[in-house]
Amino acid sequence: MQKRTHYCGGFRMADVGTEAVLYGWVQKQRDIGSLIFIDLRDRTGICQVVFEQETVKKEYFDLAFTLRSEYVICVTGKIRERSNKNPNIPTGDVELLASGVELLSKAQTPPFEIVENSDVNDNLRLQYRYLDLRRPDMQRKIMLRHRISKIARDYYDENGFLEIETPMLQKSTPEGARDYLVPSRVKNGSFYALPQSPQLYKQILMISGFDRYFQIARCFRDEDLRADRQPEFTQIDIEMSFVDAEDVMTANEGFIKRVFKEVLNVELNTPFLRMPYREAMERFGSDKPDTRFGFELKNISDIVKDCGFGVFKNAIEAGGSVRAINVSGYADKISRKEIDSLGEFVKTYRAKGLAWMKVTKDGVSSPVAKFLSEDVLSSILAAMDAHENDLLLFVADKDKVVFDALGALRCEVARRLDILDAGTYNFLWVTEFPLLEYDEEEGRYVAMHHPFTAPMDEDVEYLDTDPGRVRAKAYDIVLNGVELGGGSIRIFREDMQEKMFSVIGLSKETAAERFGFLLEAFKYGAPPHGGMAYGLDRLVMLMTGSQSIRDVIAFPKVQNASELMSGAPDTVDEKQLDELGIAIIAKAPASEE
RNA sequence: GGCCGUGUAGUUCAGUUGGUUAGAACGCCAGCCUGUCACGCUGGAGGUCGACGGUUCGAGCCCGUUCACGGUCGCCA
Repeated sequence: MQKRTHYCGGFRMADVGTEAVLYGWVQKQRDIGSLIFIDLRDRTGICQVVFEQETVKKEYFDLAFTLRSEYVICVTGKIRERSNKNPNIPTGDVELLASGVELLSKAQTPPFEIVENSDVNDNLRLQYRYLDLRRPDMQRKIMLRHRISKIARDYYDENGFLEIETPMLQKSTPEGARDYLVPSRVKNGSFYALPQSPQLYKQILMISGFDRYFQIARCFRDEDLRADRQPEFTQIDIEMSFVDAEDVMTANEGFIKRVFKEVLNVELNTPFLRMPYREAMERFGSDKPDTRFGFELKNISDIVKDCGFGVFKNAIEAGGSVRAINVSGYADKISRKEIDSLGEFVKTYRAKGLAWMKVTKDGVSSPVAKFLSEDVLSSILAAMDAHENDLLLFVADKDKVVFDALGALRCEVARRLDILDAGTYNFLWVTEFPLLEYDEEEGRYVAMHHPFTAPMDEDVEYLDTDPGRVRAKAYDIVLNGVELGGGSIRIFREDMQEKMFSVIGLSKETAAERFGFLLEAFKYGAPPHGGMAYGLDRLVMLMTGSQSIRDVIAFPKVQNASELMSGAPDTVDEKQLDELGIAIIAKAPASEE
């Protein structure tokens, strides 16, 4: 085998005259009779190779005649200027005049064409992922992912962070997401858990004095999938000692700024906006607001609390609220049918319905206007800053439902109106999250983030009297409505940690059993510390303009958490189960009686 | 677990009110062609209409069940 001298994609006019040995896949063979063109592809691009009957040995010409798509070949020849240039590809000014060719691998006709942006069924793509990954757009995404990881390593290294690996086999901590369990062979009946995050270990590393840690860490959560959620995913995980929340946010803005500049040549302005959780909910109905457009929520409860419209009145009397968004300037773009469909949309968030008003030049058009007095109606219009061609959409319910429904609705409306600019990157930090939320099912407060998150100093006094009011030193970084990452300053004192456990109803014994090693470590001189973690997959998804996280993971899983190419998960041998002391309680297949 | 959607040739799709032999484009195979690059021209092969059951004289189409995949709610400290 001859040594490869070049990749395919780099040839330009300056390379004319270069002798080259190229390896790659046949993208396309075009046979013109005594002239055969081959588009040769590798990960850098395509180079046209031409076989002339007059100038190449007959055996090579005959071989070129038999080449088909996706055959792997080696060609030798000389770069020359093309007589007919192709402005559509970067190497279009030149071609390789072949002097020799070797067939290395034949290929079956692939089940789909290996072309950019091919519109093929996802099943098929994933089943033949190795072919899907040959497509230039997929190759670009995977290569861009590599660059982002590389920049992360460089950035954190340059800023004094140490990359330290933490165990993939660790103790299960049942609070939070479901764990993936790994049975122990040596200790039958015991299980490791795959990490949901390196949280506890990275805190221990702070106690060990490493001061600044980072890791590009694989994490696992056995929960249902989404377009932006995989059971196995990657986080850029960091932790720092002797810092406050601002320090952590600033350090990470530096990374984001750099990665956007180097990868997309986008200049971001720092510091990013900081927005308290309460404000995000009130204005956007979401703790991860997309701030690229308006349609902000307004609370009109005070205006309608005594109005004649029962739906509004009753919601408020039941302790809820009435809020609305103003889809300003688009009333004529949204048909009655479309509004009905938006009504169905909000029902998925448990809203009972969607009230609406269109402001026309002849006044207000609305099915609910007849229930409202002139006064109330004009107060609503004033509060919503409504003008001609505005569409007001109202939801009345418990606050949680109102926020969920309207928060999702404003994004849905923006999508349908196609006003979301993909080239705009609106970053912000959402801060001052509640430390705790009340879990109706469990009848107790649970940590909103995790139980090691520190309360804000000024709210500590409410931990006993009004736990729901306590805000946390926690922050999420949000980009265009997507939660990219989050973190917090951690509790580092034993007394505070015990208090936290007691507030969430975790007994000393249980806490010791689950996190004893961390609590024990706190006794030996724990520095104040905090950190955060980014979803690398989501970051790459947004930076590549992908619709799904699956497109930026080489071998992703589908909705039932299986991997179509390999067929995982799968059954295992009886012998393996015996060794692990595991017996399967067989469930009858649904198809059998 | 719930709701919504999709499933027809290798691929992307069309398929009328339920009616003869299920079509198109691309791809594939063969032949011809010296400047193609969405090559062109001629000819050809290729179908369990996701699966099973039902209604009907007759089902790609209607009904039921089921499978696969997607979106979403719940869930995701």
